[in-house]
Amino acid sequence: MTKKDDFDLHLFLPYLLNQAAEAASYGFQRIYKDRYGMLRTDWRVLFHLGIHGRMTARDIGRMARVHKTKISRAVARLEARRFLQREEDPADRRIENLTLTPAGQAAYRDLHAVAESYEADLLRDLAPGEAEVLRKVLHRLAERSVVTRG
Amino acid sequence: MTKKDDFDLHLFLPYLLNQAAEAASYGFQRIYKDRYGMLRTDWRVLFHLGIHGRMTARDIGRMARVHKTKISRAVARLEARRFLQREEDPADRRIENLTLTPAGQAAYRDLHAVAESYEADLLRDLAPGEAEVLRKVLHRLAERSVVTRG
DNA sequence: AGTTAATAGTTGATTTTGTAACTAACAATG
DNA sequence: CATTGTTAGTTACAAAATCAACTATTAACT
Repeated sequence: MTKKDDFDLHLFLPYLLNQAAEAASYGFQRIYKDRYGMLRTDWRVLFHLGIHGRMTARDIGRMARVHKTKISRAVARLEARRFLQREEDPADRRIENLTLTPAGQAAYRDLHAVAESYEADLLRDLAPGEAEVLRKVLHRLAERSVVTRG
Repeated sequence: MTKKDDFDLHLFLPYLLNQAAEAASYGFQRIYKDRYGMLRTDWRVLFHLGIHGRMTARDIGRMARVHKTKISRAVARLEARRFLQREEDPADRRIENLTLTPAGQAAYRDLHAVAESYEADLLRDLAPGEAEVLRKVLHRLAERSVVTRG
């Protein structure tokens, strides 16, 4: 295992970002998975509805940058667990307006609280200025490559 | 779609990290996928071997923090494409020493060059100090939660 | 109006991942 | 030196992600 090349993979941004993202998601994932049997897209949909109150699948997909089939299946799972309900839009019958049921709202409130304290815990290791820079830069990266993506 | 709750999902670190990681990986992914038909674990294994020269699956898995079944499958794919070869370890027959074939080395050199310029492109938007802080903080986050993970 | 294009969302087939069980080889202990 | 435990790696099956094709509905154009 002698070093043949001095490229440091652990400094390569896509790799490093992925390691950090995975590590940072892990603890939160365990909670929404163990406590509610949710998948990643599920909690994201739940949060979007919890935050915004009433949305269509299409809008959630655009906001969260998630493909519509993933949204469709997440919505189906959340509906099966009685966490959300669909209402046909009277003006456009292709559209379904989604809202959380009381059970869904309760799950959202619970996970929202978890998210807040989980994040506080993550930030504990960071100097105050670092968190700002981190968020700003991550946001720029996330936005940036969207253009490239189309 | 009225706002009911002022929690900002896009500032929530696991979410934001994931968006940034996905966006930052996308362009590079397209290249190793389109050009070599590789999957994420494939290029990582390729890079580990390209950098370190000779490793076992076990060591790659530990270094890259990837489960052994994923490594096993990536190695099988890379072997099928004649990018790497296995040698049984004379001292311990459970172990297979992996090395890149000339074709594998060529692919590594190509993707390595792509990675360098791709990263330079990613960093173009960042102020010089920001890149340092970013790497440092990401590294800390990546390390940190490993402890939590066990 | 009638045809064509576009949009919202679902479904099905294929690929990839995750989990657990497995084989083969080595190590440690009595 | 036999049994028990560990480790490296593979395989099988289930869960999930991806991609393309599909239905239903609305919008646009002639």
